Parts: sequence; structure tokens; C-alpha cells
Amino acid sequence: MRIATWNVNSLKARLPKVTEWLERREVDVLLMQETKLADDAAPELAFRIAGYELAHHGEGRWNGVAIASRVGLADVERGFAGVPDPDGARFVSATCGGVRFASCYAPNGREVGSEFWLAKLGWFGRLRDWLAGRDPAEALVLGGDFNVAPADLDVWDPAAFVGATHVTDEERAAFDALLAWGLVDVYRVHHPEGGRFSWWDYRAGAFHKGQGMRIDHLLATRTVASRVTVAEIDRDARKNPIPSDHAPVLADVSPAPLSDAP
DNA sequence: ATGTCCCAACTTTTGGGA
Repeated sequence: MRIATWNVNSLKARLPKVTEWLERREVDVLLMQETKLADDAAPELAFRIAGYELAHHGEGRWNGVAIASRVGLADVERGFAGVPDPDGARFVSATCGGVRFASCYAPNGREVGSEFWLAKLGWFGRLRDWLAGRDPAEALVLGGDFNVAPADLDVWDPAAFVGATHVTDEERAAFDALLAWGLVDVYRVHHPEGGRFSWWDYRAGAFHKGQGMRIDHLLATRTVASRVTVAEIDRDARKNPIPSDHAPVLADVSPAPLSDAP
């Protein structure tokens, strides 16, 4: 099973690029963020034609998350079940091909110490609470734009990020708490080297200068992570024409042993 | 280089967000 996460920065603007990419890369499950669509505007038909079911959770202008799957899509849960989300539509989960998936879009935080930054930490707390209601032994994948660079080797120049969001101890602690629960940063396991990024600012030629951050992640419980054979970032998808400012992160998951089958 | 892209709206230009 090939899985991926991609902050598409408007699914309306990116739709042809996304469906073409899904088919070209033969992706089974794609977790999307920043669709910037309301649910009734979600392009379900275009995904159907491409062979995918679509679960969407969005309010319109901002945020919005979705899951596209060609290996089944069941038990869709929008938001953290039963918990109000004051930060907009940033979480949706569903079961695809025997694995529970969640598409996650953490708040940006804007400025360290601002109300928005505190709200970002609050969102991570609610995500942690959601995890607490689940079993770390289950087959679970959280993918998305977490707006956190987990380590200094995940930013192009640590000195340029002093005092900035995405790299503070508090944000990294919130991210590490997910790992402490039992999730594995799948890309990191397969790429211990630094300088691999998933986001580059549109401005100032940042992409071509290599000035990026690794803030998009595939986090999997050990039962899934142990079956990941390869993980990559598709930098080509960040190139013209009309790119998102994020590149997709992909992983291949080999089938579970028959002894694990129900 | 306060540099781009995307959205909505009191829409053809501006403001908000990333």
C-alpha cells in the first residue's frame, strides 16, 4: 500500500495537479491539508473518476482536510469526535485498507507567544487526547502538515529560525509527545540525514535556494512503521507549473503478515 | 527585496493568512 500526505494549498486550484499526481505515482491513500473548501464544494466526482473515494472536512476559505482512498474508505470521523474545535477544520480520520488514517493540519502559530501560538499548542493537546482514546498497537497513520520541524536538521539554517515558530522547544515537545505515545516518524527512520524538506516559501526563490523546512510528516504506529519499505519526499511536485508550496511525503507499506489477519 | 500564492468580497483592488 502506497500512502502519502500533501498540503495542497487549495484543492480547487490544485485539483488537476493532484489527480494527475495520484494516478502517476499510483498512490493508494492520500491525506490532504489546506483544501480551502466547504464540504459541499469538495470535488468528489473528479476523485471518483480517478478511482478514489473522498472524505472531506472543511469550512470554506481556510483550513480544510481530506482523505482520498482507492482501497476503501469507511467510518469517517470529522474533527476530534465530540470535541469542539475552535481552530477550524484540521482533522479527519477514516479506515482505508485495514488501516486507520488521520489527515492533520496543525495551526501555524504565527508568532511565538501569541494567542495563535498558544492555540497551536492547545490543538496538539487535543490531538494527544484523541490518541489517548486509541490503542498504540492498532494500525494507525497520522499524516499531515504539523507545522513543526522536529529537529535542527529539518530546517535549512537553524540560525535563521532563532525566535521563530515551528522550531521552539514547546512546539517540538508537543510533536515529541505524539512519538512518545507510540508513533514513528517514518521519513526520519529512512532518512537520518538532514537537509530534506517538504515546504519552501513561495517568496524569494526559496525553493531553488534550498531554503526549506521539513514540517509535513507521516507518523505511524509500530505495527505499520515496521512494514514501511521506503519513504520519500516528491520534490518534483514542488516544481512548476502551479505548485503548492509543499511537496508530498510518501511511503510504501508492505502487507501485514497473514498471521495478523482477523 | 515587505520578494508569492490563494481566497473572498461592499469584486477589477484590497486585506488576511500562510
